[in-house]
Amino acid sequence: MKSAGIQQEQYRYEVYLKNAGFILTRGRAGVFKAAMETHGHFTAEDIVKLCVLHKPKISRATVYRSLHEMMEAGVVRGTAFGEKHQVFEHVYDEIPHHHARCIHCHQLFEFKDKGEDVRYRPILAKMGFRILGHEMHFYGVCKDCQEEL
Amino acid sequence: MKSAGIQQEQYRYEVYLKNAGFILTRGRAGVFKAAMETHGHFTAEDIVKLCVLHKPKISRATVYRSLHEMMEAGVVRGTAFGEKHQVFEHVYDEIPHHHARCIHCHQLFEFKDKGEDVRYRPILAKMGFRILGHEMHFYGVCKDCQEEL
DNA sequence: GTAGGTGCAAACCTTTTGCAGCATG
DNA sequence: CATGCTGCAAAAGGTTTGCACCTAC
Repeated sequence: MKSAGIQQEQYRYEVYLKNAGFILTRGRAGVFKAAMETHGHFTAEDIVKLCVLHKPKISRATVYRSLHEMMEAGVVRGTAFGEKHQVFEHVYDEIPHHHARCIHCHQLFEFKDKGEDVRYRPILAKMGFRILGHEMHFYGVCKDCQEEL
Repeated sequence: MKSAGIQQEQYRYEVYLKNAGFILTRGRAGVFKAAMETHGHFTAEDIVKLCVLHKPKISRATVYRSLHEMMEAGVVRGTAFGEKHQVFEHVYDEIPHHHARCIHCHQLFEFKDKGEDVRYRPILAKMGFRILGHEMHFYGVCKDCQEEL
């Protein structure tokens, strides 16, 4: 499940959808493809914008329904802190990335990390939780806002 | 900014509100108090439920407006991943806590941590970002769901 | 007394759902 | 050919806003 492999095979969404237990349909394939091609974060409406360009178009209802299914299947996940609507990201990033939110200007900064965070693993292992991935959320004040204040 | 201190002084919301640059009003005090007394995560609607009990009641509009202001001031922050509506928590927890979400049953597990995560600090320092706090988001499969699958 | 906070209700935006028709396996 | 996905449009749920009144300083 490495990103390189997925890209080589143009995401092979047929395979991923079937492995996730879905039957392959025009709507799901379109939503899945749009999500995979969107880098970073996206909202449901971002996907709708891409999907209504199809002919015939993929409807808003299908986009929402498919995104739900893809969350169930673990293909995308919700990742927001502060927004009033849901924000997603797909899970096929090669390197885990982390977030830092400025509490003043609300800008979101991302940074990559090649390592693994080991501190918390024993705690979760004791709880019987199988970790598939992780992400850090920092909050603070960004460079520009420090100068401003 | 220790939780114990705040509780001793019954949150002293007058002081906190004024320090944050607000003038003290009945509405803001009520929203602030409700947020501080709510442990863990809360939605805007949770606060509304508490605030309409006041006589005279604090309206839904005031709750939303005050929560916005309190986010600006860094008194509460948004913290969600997956929900369709905004979820908040106040920032006066004694110990930072972290989250683990099961991608199957969507249950949210929390666990506390006394330590500090130092790995990422240099990266953010290089970006000029002043860190006020952090939180980890793990995603994976919880104990019960592993047995089920 | 004045600037600005509040309540109400309507508007707005995002997400969900019922139903009839259509596509997939 | 049957199951179940899709589009449409309406409804539901959550959040924002305009305006007239009221309150804190």
